[in-house]
Amino acid sequence: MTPVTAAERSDAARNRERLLLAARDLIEQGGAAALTMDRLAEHAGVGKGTVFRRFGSRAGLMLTLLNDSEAAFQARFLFGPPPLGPGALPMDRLIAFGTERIAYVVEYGDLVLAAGNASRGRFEVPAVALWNQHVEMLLRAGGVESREPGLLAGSLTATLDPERLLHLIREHGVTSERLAASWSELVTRVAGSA
Amino acid sequence: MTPVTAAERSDAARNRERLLLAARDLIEQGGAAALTMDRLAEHAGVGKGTVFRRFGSRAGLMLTLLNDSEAAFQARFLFGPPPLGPGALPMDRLIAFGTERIAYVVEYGDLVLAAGNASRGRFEVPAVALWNQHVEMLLRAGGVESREPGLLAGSLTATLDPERLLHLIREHGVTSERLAASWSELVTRVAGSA
DNA sequence: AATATAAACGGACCGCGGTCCGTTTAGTCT
DNA sequence: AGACTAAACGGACCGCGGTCCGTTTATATT
Repeated sequence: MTPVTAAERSDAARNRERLLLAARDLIEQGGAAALTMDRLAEHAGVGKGTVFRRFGSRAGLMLTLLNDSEAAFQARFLFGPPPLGPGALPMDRLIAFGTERIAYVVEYGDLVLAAGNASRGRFEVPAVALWNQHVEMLLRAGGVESREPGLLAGSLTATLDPERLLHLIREHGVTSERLAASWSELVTRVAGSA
Repeated sequence: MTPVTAAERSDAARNRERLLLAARDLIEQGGAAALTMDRLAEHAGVGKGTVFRRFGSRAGLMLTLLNDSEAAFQARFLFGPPPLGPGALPMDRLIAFGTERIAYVVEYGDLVLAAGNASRGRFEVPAVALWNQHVEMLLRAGGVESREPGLLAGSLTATLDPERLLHLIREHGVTSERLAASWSELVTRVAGSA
């Protein structure tokens, strides 16, 4: 059966598998910094051109590497159990969202950072737009009325910027708990006033 | 008269002058992107090593280029006339701070962006710490009591992140006025609740 | 004026992310 | 089986920021 959209060639599929395997391997050994595109190509026994054909850029590769966990995170705040998912009060969901996001950034640290250096800035990543919408929706549902709900939501998500969070954690010894508490306070204050 | 700390050698001073001149020249012609370290060295008639000896890194050069205007900005919010400087109500000063910061980022766009890629992230820049303190001070003075005033202030300044602001302006056509209004709303909300 | 020395100099060199284009190959059509 | 073609391949090549180290030079000292 001939598919409507051209199917992936078998050698391409095999190489993609090899590359992802090699990438995880390199990261496991020496962290995200050890993953250079040249080394990846060599380690996977593949030409450098192939690496870029597959993933477009280093950031694209990181995004692919994160894809599974990102999808899982999205599924949790969109469809998962409360307080993160539907069912809880909007403000509780918002607080949970920040808390979980902080945990996520802590867990995947360097990968998230490396994924952020996309070609056209770290705001083009589709996931970012989704978070903004989600936060905006929760704000509305929580009774927060603003003339610029999108910008207000953006201000809140800016607080969760991975680079900022990791900087505070690594260079200033701030704990995830304090960050989560601060997020909670911020959200509460924003929602609290008329 | 021999100075206590070794004076700058005359050739060094002359070369620094040449380099700054050449740098502004290149930027004027082709924007910040046209300023590569190799071209700068060539344009200034100086070895590449000299460029790095002088400024440490590209970000360091950008910081030097911005030094004057940064200092002027700092002077204005520390000692200048109200509502930005002392004399106005703390919350009005805070709103003015964001508004002026947005205008600053718009004016110096690419330079600010390039200066942000410092060696150890864009949070090491001394000016950032100063803004945080300033915002924190204004929050306190405005009667905002928090268990983590530093983190709360940091969340607010994160909203003013140049990359975010410029992205919204350039890619989404958001005006400075809307950004300033959103900042004002955010600050008001944060200050408004008990 | 000659000497000493610390500072400044310059450019070859490195590894990086990313591009280009001639070559190879998997899948299809006869 | 053989021919055709679009896709995938691979590695030389590029410009970048940044480093290293042998050479030059401004300045203080005598």
